[in-house]
Amino acid sequence: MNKDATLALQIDRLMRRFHSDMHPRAQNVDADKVGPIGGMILFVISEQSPITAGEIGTLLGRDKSQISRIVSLLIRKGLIEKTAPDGDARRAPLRLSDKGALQVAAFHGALVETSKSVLGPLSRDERARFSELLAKILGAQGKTDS
Amino acid sequence: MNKDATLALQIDRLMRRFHSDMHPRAQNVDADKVGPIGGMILFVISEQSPITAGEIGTLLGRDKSQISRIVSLLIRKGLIEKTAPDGDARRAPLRLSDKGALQVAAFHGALVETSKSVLGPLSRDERARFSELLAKILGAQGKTDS
DNA sequence: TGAAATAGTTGACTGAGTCAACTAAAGGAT
DNA sequence: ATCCTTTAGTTGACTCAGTCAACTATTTCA
Repeated sequence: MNKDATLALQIDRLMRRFHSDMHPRAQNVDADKVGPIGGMILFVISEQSPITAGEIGTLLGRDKSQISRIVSLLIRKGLIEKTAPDGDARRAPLRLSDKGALQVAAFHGALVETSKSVLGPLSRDERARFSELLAKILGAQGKTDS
Repeated sequence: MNKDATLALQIDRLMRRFHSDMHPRAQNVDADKVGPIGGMILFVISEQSPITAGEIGTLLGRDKSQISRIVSLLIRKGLIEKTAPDGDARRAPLRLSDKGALQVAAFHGALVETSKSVLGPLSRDERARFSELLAKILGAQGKTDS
């Protein structure tokens, strides 16, 4: 088969593998039912805070409407809070609450286990190389903080 | 941040990048509205035929119920056909119709363009290396035909 | 000050994915 | 041969992800 097509299927399979390994672990830990994207949003905020919904959307590559709804949920559940606006009243910078920080730690544990499970076949060096290649792919069009 | 967690976000971003690049291309080409998974199923059948719904589910890492429904749709649209059972009447081996083969070719074109676009930042060697690493990760627990 | 751009919210919709219950056929054991 | 178990596939009900368009409020700039 064509190489490019193979690669696309491989990426999809990797994503599915990750997803199905993470799913049961996350459910055990997701006390407030915020879902996978909710978890990722918490994660992003734990790294960079305060951060606006728009910035989160860019980092995660999701539509602002999706982010908006989940952010509302996270606020309702008391996991994050709006902070005082930074001079632009349209923007609503967000930060974790204490409860949110605990939840991030729980998700993080599940994520590390899943990563170890999925990437088990790779050596330490290979994982680093894999991550570098990913960074190079992603860095070209949408840099994260890295 | 923790390395494993970074990797998880990277994989998610890669998937999203692929998805959003592929989305508009696929819509231009998806004459029968079979969707991304429908396209992948056609692809898998184009590689290995005849193949049963169960085998497709394993290859794509999807639930059999999901495959079942989309396979019904693909049959209804005339893109694939059931072939004579191979001695086990529970199994329904599938193959592409002529129309299905044309559709696969169209999807393939879109997929190649998306792959080139997304993986543009990598050199030829790096792409090969990336694909090898993916194969090693996936090969350990669920080999494809590779 | 009025027009365009930006951040975020909301509604409506499609599709992906999960889980459980079900039918029908196959295989294995007594 | 008949029961029991396993396997392939179907169907129903449901939740969440994702897209698109319309809207409000605020800022920016001509």
